[in-house]
Amino acid sequence: MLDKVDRMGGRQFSNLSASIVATLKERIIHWQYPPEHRLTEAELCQKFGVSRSPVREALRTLATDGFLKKMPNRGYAVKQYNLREIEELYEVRLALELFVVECLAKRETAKKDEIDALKQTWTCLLNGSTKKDEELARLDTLFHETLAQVAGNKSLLRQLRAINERLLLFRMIDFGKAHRAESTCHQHLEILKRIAAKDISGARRAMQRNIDEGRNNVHAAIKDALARAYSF
Amino acid sequence: MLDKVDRMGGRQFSNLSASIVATLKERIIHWQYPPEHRLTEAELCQKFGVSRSPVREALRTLATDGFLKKMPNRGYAVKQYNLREIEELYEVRLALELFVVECLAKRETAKKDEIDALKQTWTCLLNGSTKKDEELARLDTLFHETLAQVAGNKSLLRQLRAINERLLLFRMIDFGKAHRAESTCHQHLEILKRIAAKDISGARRAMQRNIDEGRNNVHAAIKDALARAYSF
DNA sequence: GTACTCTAGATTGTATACAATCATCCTCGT
DNA sequence: ACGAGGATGATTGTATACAATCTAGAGTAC
Repeated sequence: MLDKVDRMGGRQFSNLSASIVATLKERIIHWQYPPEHRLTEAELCQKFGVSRSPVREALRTLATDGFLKKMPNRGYAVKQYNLREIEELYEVRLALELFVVECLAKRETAKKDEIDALKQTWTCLLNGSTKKDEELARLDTLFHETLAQVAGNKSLLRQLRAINERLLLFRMIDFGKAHRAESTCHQHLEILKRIAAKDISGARRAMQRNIDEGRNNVHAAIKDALARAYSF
Repeated sequence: MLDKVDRMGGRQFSNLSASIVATLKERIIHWQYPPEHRLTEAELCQKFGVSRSPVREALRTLATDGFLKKMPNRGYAVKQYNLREIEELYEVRLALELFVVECLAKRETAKKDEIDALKQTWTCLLNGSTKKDEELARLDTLFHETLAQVAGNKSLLRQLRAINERLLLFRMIDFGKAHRAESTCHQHLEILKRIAAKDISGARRAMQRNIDEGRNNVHAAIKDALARAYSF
């Protein structure tokens, strides 16, 4: 039994299916499987040392979450996203987040403390405290999800999280590149300022700039990666 | 075997799980189960005459789609949405659809034929041809999903469809009420006109009015239904 | 060389058995 | 009357077996 726990990285889950989902998701996000890599029930059963039932459930979950694609009678494969599909995910994210800032800018400043906490975090980050790339990405995601949470729409927050989780896959490519964290800080503070000033269209523009920059970075990184992949 | 096919309403699916999902979804949408009605694997196995495996998959799918909620160790139950949650779904829909019309109004009028087809449909509907309520609702949903399709974002379209499917549950309450289909026609034609005129903010406003009206109708119908339910 | 067929293996869908966990109700003591 | 605690049935999680279906590749005819 200890064997299995170890194989799941020591985390505890209520059932095997959940731990398999978590393990595979993490591996996929960290590009430990090449795109289009095939995963079959039997193979995973063997690797995880469990029966088909939990593996089956896990594969189905990952497919509906967009990490795997189901190939009828040929098992599952790690989903390969093309540039267009990534653009589409960014568009959906943009649509949701523009709505969020619009809501926040319209609202009569309840929940001001959470907004203030964000402002403080990103002011600190601007003034020197350098973080490593992955930590910065985590804070960035947290910024956007906090805004959605303050806006108070749980359904929207859930969808945003699902999208961000998938996009994380591509932001990982971008890690280690030269990044201007400063720019992100300014953009985030600008968004907060416009919200506080109840400047709806200004807040929307600031959010759009922020998301567009992230999208462009990922876009460039992917094209780079593809160019390198085909240069051999 | 014929037994099973009959019980599924004569439709054919690739596997039992899919037909159970379809059957239960339809029943839930048509309010054949009261909210909070409990569904257990064993009971459904008996009713459908199948084993637990496909039933289990179906229940899990319906839960992730938002039709059921999972109650740990107490089975599943038909999800009861409160007013706030319905508002949230409408908000997400609004966010996505405002983005869609903005895209369409920005774009250089490719795919004009599909837009024209919509315009024709709703002009016809305005000029007399009365339809019954359910048919009108179907056309209304089709209108919005066609716009999203023309906008060309498959991921967004998928999410919109998922939301509309859930909202259908509440629009069913509204059926049979006195409706001014005329108002819907005008609103839809207005949206199309603003898109054609590349009037972004006008198109957004028109879409917002249209969705708000639908939301208000459902809102009123639910409050009505609740009032009647508690008047005994 | 190409197209066709047939077979072996792979893969999934379904049924079923068993064990573990949890909810519920009953009993008992206070 | 009321709460603690234990028995019982309900419910799920997991393992496994079997059958149906599909894929892929070898082999054969032309």
